[in-house]
This record gives sequence, C-alpha cells and structure tokens, in this order.
Amino acid sequence: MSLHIDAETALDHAPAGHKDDLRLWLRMLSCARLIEAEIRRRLRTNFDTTLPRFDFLAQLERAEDGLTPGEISRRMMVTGGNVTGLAARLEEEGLIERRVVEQDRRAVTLRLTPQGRREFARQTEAHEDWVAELLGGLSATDRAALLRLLDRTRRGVRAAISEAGA
Amino acid sequence: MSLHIDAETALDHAPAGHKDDLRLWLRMLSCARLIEAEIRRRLRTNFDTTLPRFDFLAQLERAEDGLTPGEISRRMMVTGGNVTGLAARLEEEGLIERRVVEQDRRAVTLRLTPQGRREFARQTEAHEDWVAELLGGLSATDRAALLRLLDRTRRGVRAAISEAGA
DNA sequence: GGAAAACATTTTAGGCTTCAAGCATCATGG
DNA sequence: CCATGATGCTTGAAGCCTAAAATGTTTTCC
Repeated sequence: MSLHIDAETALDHAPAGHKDDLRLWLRMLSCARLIEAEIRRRLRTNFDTTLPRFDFLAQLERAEDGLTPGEISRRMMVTGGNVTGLAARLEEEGLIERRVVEQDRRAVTLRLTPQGRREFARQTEAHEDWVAELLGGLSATDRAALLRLLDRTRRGVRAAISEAGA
Repeated sequence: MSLHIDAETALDHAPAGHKDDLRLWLRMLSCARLIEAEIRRRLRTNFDTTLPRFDFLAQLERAEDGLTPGEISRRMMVTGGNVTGLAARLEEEGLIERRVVEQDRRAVTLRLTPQGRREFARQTEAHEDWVAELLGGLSATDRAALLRLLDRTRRGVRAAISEAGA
C-alpha cells in the first residue's frame, strides 16, 4: 500500500486482512517449497530423476492408451514446448515411446514402455512414503481441516483469477 | 503403493492417512502453484519482471546497508551461482549496484540504486494488492485457521527432514 | 477443389536453477 | 614468511520453463 495516499483512501484499499493475506501467502509458499525441495532432493538421490519427469510419468500411468503432448501439456499446466523437451529425454531413457496417430498425422501419442511402468512404480511407491513421512506430524483432525481450507482457498483463488480475466 | 504386494503387507506400509497425506500434499501444491503462476504472470505483464528478481529486490530493500551474494543466497535459499546470474541482470537494468568490500576483497555488497528502490516500491505495492485480491475470498476465521495449520505443518516437515538427515 | 483458418507439435531465444569446478582472497599454523 | 586450507564468488554444463515463431496437417467454407 502506497505511503503517499491519505488514510481514508488507504482504508478503502486496505481493509483488515490486507497484510494478513500477504503473511498467509508467504507461509503457504514457504511450506510448499520446503516439502517440494525435499522431494526433489530425494528423487534425485534415490532415482536420479526430477519432479517434472516424475509428474510426466504419473500422467501417462493414469492414461491407459497414452496421451498426446497437448493433453499432457494441459494436465501438467505447462507449455507445449516444455513437454517436447521432457518427452525427448524420457524417450532417450527408454521410459516412454512415441507413436504417430494414424487418423491425425499432426499428433503423436506418448505412452509408458514396460520399463517405464516398472520404474514409475518404484518411484511412486517411495514418493508416497516420503509424503506420509513429511506430513506424518499432523493429526487426523488437522489434516482434514487443512484439506478443507486449502480447497476453499483454491476455489476462491480460481474465482478471483477468472474474475480478473473477465 | 505397489499393486503387487498383498493386502497385509500393504497395511504395514499404509497406515491410516498414508493416502490422505498424498492428497493433502497435492492439494497444497496445486493451490500454491495456482497463486504463484498468477503472480508471475502479473509481474511479467505489469512490470516486465520475474518472481526471483522481485524476491531479490525485496531482500535488498530490507537490508539498509546492502547484502553480499552469499547472504542473499542463504536468505533466498538458492545456490550462489543463481545469485550471480540474477545480480548480473539486475545490475544491467540499473536496479542494483555492486561495491567491492574494502576489508575483504573477495566479497562484494549489493544494494538498491535509487531507481531500484523506486521500482521495487511500485512492484511491492501491486504485489500486496494482488495477494489480497486472490485470497480475499477467505473469511477472517479461515485465514487465521489456515495460518495456524500451515505453521504447524511447516514445523512438522522441518522436524521430519532433520530427523531423516540425522 | 482450393484458399484460409484452425490445430498439434516443434523450434528458438532467453531466463531460472542446480551442481561441480575454478579463481581469487583471506586466515592459520608451522 | 609462506604453504595450506577455508571462504566468497563466478563460470560452465545441463535441465526446466516460457513466449513466440515456424512447420506440417487438418478442417472449413466458399
């Protein structure tokens, strides 16, 4: 909030919670980053892989018939160019395979190889254990409350974003 | 959790909350990423800058006498090489300046230029408004509860990490 | 049928990030 | 004094990420 506007205007723009929101956001960010950094570290040291690669494989695991880069791009919420690079490296490593779509030769489908499926199974099992380990300190009550609050938050944020875009 | 182990073994490895923890983590991650992506987008379109640059300036703003790259590296929790690159670009843009430390010629101090200070003031004001806008949907009660739960979570995660490292 | 628009993907340029190696400077102990 | 090791920073290689331009393919619509 600017220091140059008068108190009345400041009140209009800074209702109770203006500063609190910032604190809340910074805390959520630091919490998420703490967990994420630890998971990245473990993926690297245990499986010599990265979070984006892991997420990529997870998308393919859930889709029995493979996915197109465009579909993966939407699900991972990253750009198409990003998918191209990740797919190239994963194919290089033999974890996924590409197949041109017969009906639409612009498109390709990406799917897990048997090796990719085995490798991902190992990774996801460990990943799940890690998360449980990191969040294990929370009581069942806290977990439930946090889940609900985060859901509410996410809905609110989505609403704010779409409103801003409108 | 692997699909190939029997139910009993699965129970050993999956006490109540094992799956719930994963869901909780994924929800926190998606929530944080949603907000972060929107803030990055706005920093880009409104100020033609990035979140790391903004964070960097924020560190310098708080430190009256400037900071060394090493200190910034610790505070931002990123590697030293990262700081070097960011500092180079910010200096290029005239927002910060470098000064070799007299007493220790290995070290440099980085500080905001007057222009950098002005620019950051504009950015941080907008940033605060954005966060308030995005989180505005939450009630005061929810905000307080979320803040408390996130703090508890962070402490638990820190404990789990340091335990794992020990 | 064929031009134009829409679509799926890749490429390119640039920024962020890490790790590891390298360089310069300082501090210590013989 | 000066060799050795510690410290502060930078560089280089590799991966992740985006936005924008380029390529090839399909669809639309006259």
